Amino acid sequence: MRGKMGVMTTTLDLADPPRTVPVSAPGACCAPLVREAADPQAAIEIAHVFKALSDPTRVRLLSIVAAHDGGEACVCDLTEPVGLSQPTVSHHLKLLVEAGLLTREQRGKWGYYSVVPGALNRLGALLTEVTVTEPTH
Amino acid sequence: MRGKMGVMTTTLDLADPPRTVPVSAPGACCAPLVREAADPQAAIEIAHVFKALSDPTRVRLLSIVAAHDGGEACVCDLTEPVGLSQPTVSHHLKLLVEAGLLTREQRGKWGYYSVVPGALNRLGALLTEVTVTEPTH
DNA sequence: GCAACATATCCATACTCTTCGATGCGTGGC
DNA sequence: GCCACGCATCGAAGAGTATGGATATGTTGC
Repeated sequence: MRGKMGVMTTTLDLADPPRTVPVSAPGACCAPLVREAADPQAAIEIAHVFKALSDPTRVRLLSIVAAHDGGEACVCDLTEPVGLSQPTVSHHLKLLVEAGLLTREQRGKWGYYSVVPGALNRLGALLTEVTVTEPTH
Repeated sequence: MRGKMGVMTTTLDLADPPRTVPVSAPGACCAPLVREAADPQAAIEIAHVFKALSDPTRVRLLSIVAAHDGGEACVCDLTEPVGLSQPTVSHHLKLLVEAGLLTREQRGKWGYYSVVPGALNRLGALLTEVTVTEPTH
């Protein structure tokens, strides 16, 4: 009964390559919020991404990863700055990955997290009325 | 006994005129997340605003208000589109106001909600790496 | 003042989220 | 093969959140 929140990954299409199948059509997500009233489905997808940023710990984790040397960091780099246990940090990172904001790459013993290119810019464009030009990418 | 409004309103300084005193210094909020690791206090303030957008209902409410005629709407305009009871809608609107995303103005019998000018742009600028130029206000 | 109306607040219920200890899984070194 | 290490997952406790019915507050008109 409790759907157990299966593998509901990125619903909002923030990532360039959708590694997992989105639950809904990715086209229904991109008009700025102030332009027209978001339909229920789009609102669910948008809220899902914002929910990933609704916790101070995850904001810090995302920020630390983004500002980290090379734009990536492993869990071992993150537990100490946020002062939480390793399982908790892993849990938060998983939510950020599911929201399409981070990616995980395994290299040897360590798993490295990095910010999905363009994801934050796209999310920011949802909030702003102007079109944001992406810098590097 | 009803002086409830004085509780933790806008912690992130999104509004131009701070109607209520922010809990913390407003200067600690504005470096893009990808530039440098957000300090714990800033992360709390940022997460507080994103939490207001972490519910599909609130995303829709904000969007409906922003896209509504004149950029404002009363509760009576909002209960039907989201399909929730009036107390629930009022509750969500209160959260959006406390997050500094909406303002409330009483005119006659009705209370009108409107989007705080620049709030969304400022929030979006937190996510993007470029400086967002605000359109003509 | 009183009735009608729009909205906010209070309260209870059900649900979701955060957190950590315990444990499982994969990798690398011996 | 076996152990050490990094990390993900599981399970459970406590805290937080969404929702709506009942009710209080404030406004308008009589």
